[in-house]
Amino acid sequence: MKKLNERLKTKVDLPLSRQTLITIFLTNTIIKTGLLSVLKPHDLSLEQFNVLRILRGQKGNPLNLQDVQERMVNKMSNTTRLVDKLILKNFVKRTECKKNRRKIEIYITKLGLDKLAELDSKVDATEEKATSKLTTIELKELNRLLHKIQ
Amino acid sequence: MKKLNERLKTKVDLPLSRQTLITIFLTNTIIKTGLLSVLKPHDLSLEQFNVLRILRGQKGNPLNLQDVQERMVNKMSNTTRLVDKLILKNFVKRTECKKNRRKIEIYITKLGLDKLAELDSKVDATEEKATSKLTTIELKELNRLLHKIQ
DNA sequence: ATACAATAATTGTATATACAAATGTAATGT
DNA sequence: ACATTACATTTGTATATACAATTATTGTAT
Repeated sequence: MKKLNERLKTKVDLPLSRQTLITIFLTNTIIKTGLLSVLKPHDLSLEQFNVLRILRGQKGNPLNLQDVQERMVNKMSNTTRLVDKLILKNFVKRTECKKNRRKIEIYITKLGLDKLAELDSKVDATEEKATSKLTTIELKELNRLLHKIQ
Repeated sequence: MKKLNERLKTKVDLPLSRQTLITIFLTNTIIKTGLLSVLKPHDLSLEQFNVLRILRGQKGNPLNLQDVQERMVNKMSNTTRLVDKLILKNFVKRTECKKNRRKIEIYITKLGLDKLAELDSKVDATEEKATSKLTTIELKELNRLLHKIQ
């Protein structure tokens, strides 16, 4: 990654705290952009892909919206509309829960599973490449430091 | 920050690379949420606030849109519309550049400067608090590790 | 001088983020 | 039984992210 001052065309040095926060933000953008470049040709957003993986993890069992939301990385994204878009692409099905009609049950379809199977290796490779410049020890240390931020 | 498995309600351990990327994402969200909680009562978004600070840094001189964009943390956000919203709030003024009519010049107003003065200490405190659990050495190490990710 | 390319900003479209409000359903209290 | 509260999802609104297409202006080549 470029030096921060060059990146922001600023002459003054920012305080270390702000430098760090901005660097976290920039790193996040880089990672998301990398993953998106894999998903975009398949017309999937990052969160859509994530929801598909969550549903696959249930091995055939359905999940209601809340359960999906709890497992999502970003819990503030709008799960209803996200699932809507996956339904339009036939990657997911929605049925009303008979026991509790407030709930809905969401399944991943065969088509959704196929799409995931197609993407898995590419996404894994992208994720590993993004972190490949760091050793296992460094990755663990990075995790530890980030976890200390609240 | 909570443990990742708890946060995502997953039983299986994710590979370290994915763990790290998700942790970066979650940390980023936490930081943004904290800063937003300061800015929101003043009806400013993070990027709007950032643009105001960039303009203040010019000490009275105007910037055209491209120059603003170059200095922004997120260069992909839509600067035209961002500035539009700041103009509506009278924090910023836009004038046509006479030398090159394709360009526009953007100034921060007195009202904008006052708003920044009001927010500076709060934002600084939030940024410092976010990183206060880390020592200077740890912050530098965190920066170093993040910079290794590309 | 005219055509063509490059530049600067704007506009359009789709999705995500963020949160408030509304809707419909179920559970609970009296 | 009825009202109230809680629950699960949907809908609405505003902004940001991301990128393509368009418009207007300027620069350049022949």
